[in-house]
Amino acid sequence: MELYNLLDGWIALYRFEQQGRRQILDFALPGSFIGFEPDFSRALLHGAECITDVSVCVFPKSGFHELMESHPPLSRRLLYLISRDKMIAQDHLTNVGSRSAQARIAHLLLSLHIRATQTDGTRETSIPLTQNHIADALGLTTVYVSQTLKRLREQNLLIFKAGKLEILEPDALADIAEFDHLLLV
Amino acid sequence: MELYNLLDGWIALYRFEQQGRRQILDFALPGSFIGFEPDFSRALLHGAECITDVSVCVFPKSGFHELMESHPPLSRRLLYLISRDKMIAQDHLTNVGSRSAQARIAHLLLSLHIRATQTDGTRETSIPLTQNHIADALGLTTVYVSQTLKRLREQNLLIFKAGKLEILEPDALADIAEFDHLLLV
DNA sequence: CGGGTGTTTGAATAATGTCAAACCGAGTGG
DNA sequence: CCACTCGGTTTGACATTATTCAAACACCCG
Repeated sequence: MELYNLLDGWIALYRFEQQGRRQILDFALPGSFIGFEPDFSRALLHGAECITDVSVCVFPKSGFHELMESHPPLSRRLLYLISRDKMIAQDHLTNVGSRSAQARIAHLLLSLHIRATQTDGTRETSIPLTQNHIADALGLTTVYVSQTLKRLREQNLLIFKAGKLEILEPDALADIAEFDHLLLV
Repeated sequence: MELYNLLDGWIALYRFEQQGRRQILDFALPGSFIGFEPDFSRALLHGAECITDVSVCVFPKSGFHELMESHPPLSRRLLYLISRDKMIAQDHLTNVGSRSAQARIAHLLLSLHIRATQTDGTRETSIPLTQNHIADALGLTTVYVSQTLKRLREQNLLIFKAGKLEILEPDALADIAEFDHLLLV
């Protein structure tokens, strides 16, 4: 079992569930640090799907704690990354647990847009997901995601097509997404 | 802003949402370490409600990093706790995102039962939540939680009443909860 | 006895899932 | 250049799940 630093590409991290369902927990973007589990000896709890071609930097777990303890800044950095993951998971939970399908989709796309560009400026971002990824991340059905994206398109809020997101009305979109600007990651 | 170690009692950690909804992110049980945020300077992202009377051990954030870096075992312990929180958040997300109301409720009660007792033995546990807490944690309505608990009762799976959980058929319950025994926290 | 919080009930409604079929565009082999 | 396949998307009709609203109930506490 190893740890990875994702250098390029997108990866979906998910849990297997019964009856053909799966829950996507997070999308790893370049810079993400993945594979760390609270208990090293445990079986791996999630699967990973490469959404695009990826390149990673892999390093072994052996000697990991020693490395951390002899390099405090590294240790502090790791703590920061993991606690940010925790916050992202809680954002995701809030999204799935308390918003309508339309708000959920808008919210997810908005936050991926921000994570993908780290700037609010550009109007079109590459978000290489299929509608099926969105459905699995948000606890919805693929067909309902399709219908909801259509509604968002007809309201002139956004266009999501072929892995490209175009935001037409940022303010109105943030509004229906119930997007809290304090949460900018 | 301080950090807390919960010595006794239950606390609900939640996010405020618009239109009167709130999302409960986690229940803190005795032993939980709460108040740690990835970025110390940020506004606090969640609220906390004491479900029972509580007693906490509070200590200030100032000098926190220095303390960590001069005590590696402490640092390692904190990393463990935070990454376990991350895992709990992802379990919760999986529960809300991919299961029916009945399975969700059964799953939540089962995992709280385990966290509360740390032993599978006892048949009746104190889980001092109202149905409203359950609803807010699972993205459901209070009335639907009530109806679903009734169904669970009628199937002779569990009885949840006045803050006490009684598990009648552990195996059948774990089954409809889609409970994965590998996930025992 | 009265008021408050939490729970239960029922009926009507809205949101989302299911199933099945058609469609669309990109890549592939003839 | 065409026909095919394949993954992904769209559509429509219908079933199910969960929400909403409103009222009654139950229980504890003062």
